[in-house]
Amino acid sequence: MSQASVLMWFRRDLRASDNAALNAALRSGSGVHCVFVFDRRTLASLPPDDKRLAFIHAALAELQQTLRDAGGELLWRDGDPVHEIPALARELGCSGVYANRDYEPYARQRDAEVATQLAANLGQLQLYKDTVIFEQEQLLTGQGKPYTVYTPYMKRWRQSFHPALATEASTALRGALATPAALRPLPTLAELGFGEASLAGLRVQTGRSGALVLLDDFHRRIAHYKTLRDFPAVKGVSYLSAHLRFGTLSVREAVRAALAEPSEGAECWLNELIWREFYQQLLWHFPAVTRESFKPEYRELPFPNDAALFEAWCQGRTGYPLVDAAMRQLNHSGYMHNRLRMIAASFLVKDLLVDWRWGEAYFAQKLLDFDLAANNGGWQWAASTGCDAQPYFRIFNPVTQSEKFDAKGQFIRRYVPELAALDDKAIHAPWLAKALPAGFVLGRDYPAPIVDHAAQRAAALQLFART
DNA sequence: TTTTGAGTTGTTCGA
DNA sequence: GTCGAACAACTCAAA
Repeated sequence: MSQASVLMWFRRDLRASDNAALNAALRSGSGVHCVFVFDRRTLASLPPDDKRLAFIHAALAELQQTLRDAGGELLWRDGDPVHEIPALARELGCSGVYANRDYEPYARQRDAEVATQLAANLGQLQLYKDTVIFEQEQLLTGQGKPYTVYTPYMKRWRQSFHPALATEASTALRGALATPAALRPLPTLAELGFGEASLAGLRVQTGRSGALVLLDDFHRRIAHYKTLRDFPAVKGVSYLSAHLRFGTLSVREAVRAALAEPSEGAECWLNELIWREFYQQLLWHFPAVTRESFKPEYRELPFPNDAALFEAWCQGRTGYPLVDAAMRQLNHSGYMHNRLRMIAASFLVKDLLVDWRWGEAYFAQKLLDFDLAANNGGWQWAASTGCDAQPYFRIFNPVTQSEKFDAKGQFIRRYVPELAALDDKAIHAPWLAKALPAGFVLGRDYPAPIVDHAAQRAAALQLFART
């Protein structure tokens, strides 16, 4: 075997197949070392029971096994990648470092620092497009500017797409991986300072194998995606978000699934994948959205920011059953159905008059599938501060939404069991019910609504009008 | 340069 | 209960 080697640095692409950077590394003709860095700068901000680290850990365990089966190894480091990656590259005598591009501000800064460190020594940091179909300046308007409206972006995306862009990127691992000096097991979660039991409550299957199981399952349901996706009590969505986030599923596989068998559902799901890329490119071109409203006129909105109301929202104790069910689902499982994310977000901003960034931060802390671009885009959309603000159109009525999307209260009953005995009508708004079950006292067994929707709606309109 | 058509996901009100 | 119109005005993107 040749002495020359390169380093493949895994980040949010935790799979050994259909991986652009890995593919390029394998084709370089040098032995490929693989590494993952537990980034202390990121881990420091996570609670000890963080579900994402458990998800990552499970994915890494599978990845390590896959690489070992092919005669290689997944190396790991625990520290600051800006130090660890150049040090490891030097130690292994690598002539280059391969990784897939990450469009978040922190990642851009980190990669720029790593690139500088490497340049001073040996090799180069080579970044590849892997997490999206189109990146950076690939899709611009006729004026050469980034798109800020979804529909024209989506049309352009579809016009520019061709199947080669979603073709699998794969070269055989066997024989191309560098032979490891030794096999070193991954650190346990406990050794990393995290709780071992943090996967409890996590219902989504983990790792590359979990991604494939979910994808296979969704294949059979995708035709019904459009009609079922809005009902949280129904199995209508893909449940692939966390896998797309951590790269246990590639976006190309997702797009291929959307195009495999044309249907209204598949078409609709492709639009969601395009939304994902829309927000990715928005973050790339406008990184300031992480700190402030996209729309300048909404940067100084005087939100009252009542801490007690915010706390009630976090705990799922607002007295609005579907909002509370949604928040309890999030707190319990690290997941929230897409329809509920809109309802919960609209409620926090338009009913409780709390700054959308508080909600964004809370979701960022709790969501297993948390993605900065998508979360920020979703919150700014719900708050009407984003790139297609329509405040007059976008104040959800939490009761109407509940009656529409959880008509029989199945979802509410699952997550707010104290309301289980209420009938299908009363369960959406217990305070309006003519008669409640015997022994049930509103305000004791379940909170009375903490705000009046009609009044808060008017207040929100005023708040947004005063700009 | 000017014009034109359009803009994820809703709600409310009145007939 | 159902249905259509109003909700405001503006900016974006393309012709």
